[in-house]
Amino acid sequence: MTTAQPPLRIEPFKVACSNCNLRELCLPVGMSTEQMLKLDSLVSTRRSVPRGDTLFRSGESFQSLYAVRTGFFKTCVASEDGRDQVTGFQMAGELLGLDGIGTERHTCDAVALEDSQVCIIPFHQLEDLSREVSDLQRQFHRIMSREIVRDHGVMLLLGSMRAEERLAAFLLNLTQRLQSRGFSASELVLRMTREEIGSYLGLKLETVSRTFSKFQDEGLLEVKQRQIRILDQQGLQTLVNGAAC
Amino acid sequence: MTTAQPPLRIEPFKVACSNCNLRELCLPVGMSTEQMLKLDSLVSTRRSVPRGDTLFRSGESFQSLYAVRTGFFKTCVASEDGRDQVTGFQMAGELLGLDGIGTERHTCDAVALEDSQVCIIPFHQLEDLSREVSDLQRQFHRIMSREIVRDHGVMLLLGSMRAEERLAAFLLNLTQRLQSRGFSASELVLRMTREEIGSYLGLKLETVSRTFSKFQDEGLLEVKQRQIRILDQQGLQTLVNGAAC
DNA sequence: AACGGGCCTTGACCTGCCTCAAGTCCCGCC
DNA sequence: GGCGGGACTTGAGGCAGGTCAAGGCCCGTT
Repeated sequence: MTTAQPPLRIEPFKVACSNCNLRELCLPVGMSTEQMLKLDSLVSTRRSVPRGDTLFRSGESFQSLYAVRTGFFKTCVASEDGRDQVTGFQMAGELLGLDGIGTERHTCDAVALEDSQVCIIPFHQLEDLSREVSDLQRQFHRIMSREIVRDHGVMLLLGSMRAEERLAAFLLNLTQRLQSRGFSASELVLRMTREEIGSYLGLKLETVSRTFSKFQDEGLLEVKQRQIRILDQQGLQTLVNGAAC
Repeated sequence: MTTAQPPLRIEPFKVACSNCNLRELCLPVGMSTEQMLKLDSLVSTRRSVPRGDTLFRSGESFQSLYAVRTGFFKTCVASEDGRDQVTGFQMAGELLGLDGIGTERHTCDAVALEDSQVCIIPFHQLEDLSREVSDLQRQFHRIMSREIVRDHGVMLLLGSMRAEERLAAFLLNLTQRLQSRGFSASELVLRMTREEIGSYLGLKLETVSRTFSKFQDEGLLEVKQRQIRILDQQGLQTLVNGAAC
């Protein structure tokens, strides 16, 4: 409300959680119709973010959370010396901006990897409403907690897995999330570059590329640039479970 | 001031956030005295956890958060195949158990690294009270958010730093937290083994040990087993900032 | 004091991933 | 259609950190 924001397109059209096909994945989980109507009055605007644009940047004032409505994002943090780490990829129904609550400033950049739309959730209003609607409060706490658990999983991956295990875990995680959104469990189109995958997994892009080729040679995947077809899901799972040790 | 303290007895501790010397670090931050009194009625018991004991284990039902009152903990997650990753070290004033909110089950183990005491915070009561006391709600959200930011920092460390940078960052983080609790900024006693440090940092214990020796050779530290004296804090900071690249 | 075990250090060697480099593929643009 | 650039692949060689092994230190126990 006070800070300079990049020019943004606020969509005038009507937004309604109560009528959203993502409501079983997003903030309204567990809420009654009546409660959702209250949420509707809070989440009233969307914003379009073209591919390559940032939704928010580290250091900017934090005002709102964002729910991905369509599209795909990455979040990344940077250290003083320009090193850069992708901390996550977000798809429809997932929340962006939780990192900003603690300091009232965003601590990472959120970048759209394809043309995307987000619902804007003014945070202080969300806090107000969640004092009134305990089901909302509960779901919000669940979401934050799960983000922590997810991060711990990534720490496990980065701290103790080898390149193949990391990539296999990454692919299985992606397909699982896509599947719960109604997409195929075996076909996917990567929205990110090899370099972004590598950054997320703590690997160099060449290693990612080589590992994709290796998986293809072994008949686990079919890889055509960003088109991936999973041929042996069980094989990937076995890899993740450290059978190779 | 007149009566001698009774000899150590097992009795319910008188617990009071409003009178706790950690209240500027812990859950009551930002709350008025009146509000803290409400919190007192909720956080009414403590639990002692001897060194080596677990406060909770992955898979156990989640009921409460725990605030470290005295002592030192580690949390660790395990993958199916027994691989194990330390996800954090917690000291006085920090909360344990946030990971359990999402699924109502703990997702990691919390182990005391020295004889410790925690305050038990029944979570559903905390939710109830935070619907009433917005300052509590806000502080709780801040704490969860900061945990997410901390995890992102660890991901950056694990994903893009070299061994020396990781250990330097770890030591600086530890001393900073100790300092804000009134301890020396240059002297510390590690409560964890080389192996636990290594697990946290994604390194093997031998590498941790070698890196300590290297730092000592370079005059950055004085290392005597778990006694560490920091001789050149700026040097460590420079290392973290990637000057060596 | 002697013993035992956990923890730590150090050396030698090995390897998985990184680095550097040289292409190829794909797609948007002139 | 041809051009240019970003993304991807692949190879060769190097190195940081892992692995394996031997030994030392510290401390509690008998």
